[in-house]
Parts: sequence; structure tokens; C-alpha cells
Amino acid sequence: MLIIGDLTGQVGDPTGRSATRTVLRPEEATANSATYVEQVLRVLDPDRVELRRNSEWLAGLTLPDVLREAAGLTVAQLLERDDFTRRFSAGQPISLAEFLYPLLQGYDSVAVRADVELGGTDQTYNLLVGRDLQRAHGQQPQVVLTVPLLEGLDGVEKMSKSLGNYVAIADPPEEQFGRLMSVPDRLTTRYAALCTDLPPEELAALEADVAAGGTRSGAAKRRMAAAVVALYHGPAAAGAAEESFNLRYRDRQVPTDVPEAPLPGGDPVHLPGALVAAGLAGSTSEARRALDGGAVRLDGRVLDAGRYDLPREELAGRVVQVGRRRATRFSG
RNA sequence: GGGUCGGUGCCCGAGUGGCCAAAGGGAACGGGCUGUAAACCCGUCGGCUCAGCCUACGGUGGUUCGAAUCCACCCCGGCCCA
Repeated sequence: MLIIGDLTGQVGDPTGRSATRTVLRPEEATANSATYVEQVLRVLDPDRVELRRNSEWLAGLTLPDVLREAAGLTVAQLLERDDFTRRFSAGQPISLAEFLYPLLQGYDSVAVRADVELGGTDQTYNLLVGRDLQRAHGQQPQVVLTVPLLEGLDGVEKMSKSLGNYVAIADPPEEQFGRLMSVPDRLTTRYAALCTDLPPEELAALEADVAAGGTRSGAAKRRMAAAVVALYHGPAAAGAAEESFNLRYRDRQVPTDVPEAPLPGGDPVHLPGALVAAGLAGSTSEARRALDGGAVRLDGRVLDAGRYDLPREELAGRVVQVGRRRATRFSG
């Protein structure tokens, strides 16, 4: 069974947070949960998973219900948690909603009469609250099973979408491969251990290669990245992803397999505007700066600073790149 | 409810009437070097029809030739008291 925390998602898990989380609107929480489901079902067999939303049971709780459950939890216990302690002593606000979070999550276990609950090590506290509540309800307390947390691409924070340091399960192979290659060296082995099915001998070899440094370390990271990609897209796609990665980033070739974007109308084409329209820049100001900073290439050739209006025929059908990662082809 | 301190750009944080799109640091982005690693160096880091203009320092209103800076009220947070 997979529980989607659609109701608890509105509160936001305070775990590991150093700032108050704002309460999401129900629509936002629903939108988030849809993407979870989409990703999870790439890993779990849809025919064998029972999906439940915790609003099913949490939304129907009455105030007396909540009070009864809350009576068993003490403020001292909650404050013992590292994240709360830190915020409390730093003089930062902690909302009551956040304080209630472990209780709500714990109640999930009661509602589904859980035997075993699985979570990251950061969830230990929340999972244990589930045991307490089950006991209070005369149920056999669940077994708690935790798995190590994966650090994100920055190598510091835990991997999370809101921090932007993640590789998405639904990302295309090239994207996954590229992101994995940007991980700090010291995490190569960890990623391989936690995110691939590589056998122990191979993991040991990887570790030795990383320790050796230089290109051996780089090669080890490639094997790790390929193994991860293969898990979600198959070995063939993983190989192709590595190949296109090599061409694009190692050999610095102009990428050919890029999305197309329509060229805006008019004859001298205002390039900053076109870059924004193509999604290669967030604003025309940003596009101008990129242009002036030598970050914009047309078919591999760096464009001159200060030239913002270019004749149509210079752009049509060409590949524009902003930095090495963003690229598109102007159609027509 | 009372007292007190505070709310500045993604984050931290300087700025107490003009020299402020706002020091400094971090993050991020681009360039160099490289193994799209790390370290290091350089540049950028509100928006626009971009040598100018617009919007911005919790909100609203006011004082002033001129306000992030002064005044009033309001909103939000920390701490102490209740």
C-alpha cells in the first residue's frame, strides 16, 4: 500500500526544515501528489499497489478526535527533535500546524492498521509516533523500517524537488545521465550503492577507482550514471545517453537532437525576446546579459556582445545554445 | 493584552534623508581550467522597447525639492510579562 499524503502535504513536513512551511492550498497539494504517483508507478507494479490518500481518514476527524490523539504527545518530546530544537533556540517560528504533523502522519498507521512502515531515516520520529498511536488504539505497533537518505546533486542537502538538486525518475535518459555526472566525486559510490543494482564486487571496484582520482574517477562516475539510467530506461537507452553526452559535453559538438522553437515574426529578429520565447532565458534582461557574457552560441559560434537584433536568415533553422546545457533549434 | 526588539533583493546581512537597483557573504548562472568532479580565476546576478526608463527595502497614508532611511496607523514574527 502506498499512502499519498495529500492532506499532510498541505501542512508540509517540518522535518529537516529550518523555516516555517507555508500551508498549501488543497489544489496545490493535489497537483503535487499527481506527480508522485506518476513517478512511483514507474518503480512499483501498478497492479500490485493499493493507492490511498490520507485525506480519506484525516479529513473526517473531528476536533474531539484530534484532541484525544494529541493528548498522548508531549511538547518536550516534540522539542527533542533536532529540527525543532534548532529553530526554537534560534528564535525562529514553529507553527502549531507543523507541531501537529507527526501526529497526523502517525495516525495514518492507525487508519490502515499498518504492520510495517517504510521511510527514510529522517522519518524515524514520525514513524515511531505511529507506533504510539497504534498502541493507544489497541493495535499491534507496526515495524518501522528506515532506509538511508540520498544526498542531492549539490552533495549537501537531501535530494528534494523543492531544492532543485534532484534527478527525476521521469526525466529522459540524457537528462538523467547529465545530472548524475554533475554529482560530487565523493558521492559516486553512495549513489551506486543506493540507486543501482550493481553487485558488491562492482561497487568495490568503483570505490577503488574514485579513490584513484583523475580520469579513473570520472570513468567510475560514468558507470554509476549508466547503471542508474539503465534501471529506468534500459541498457540501450543508457548507452545512447552516454554517447550523446560525450559528443555534446566532452567533444563540445553542437547538439542535433534538440527541441524546436518557432522563430518570432519580424525581420530583424529581436534575439533576447526570441530566447525568452524559446524558454532559453527567463527574461530579456537575462538574455541580454548572457549574450554580452559570451554565453550564447549559434551553430557553435559565440555571438558578439551587443548585437540584439539579427536578420532572420541568420537564425532560421539554426541551433542556439545558451550555456552548454540549454539549446534549441529555431524552426522556419 | 502589556513591554521590547525586529521585518531589506533566492538566503544571510549592511545601510538611519540625496553619492541606493541598495555594501559584503552564500547560493545560482555564464566563461576559463577540467573528468559537465573538486579547488582556483574572471564575469553576471529586479524588469523593460536597455547609454534611458519603470518597479522595489512588510502594507497604507503622510512630512520633504528628495524617503529603505523621518511620522502615523495597520499586518507579521522573536523575546519577557500576563
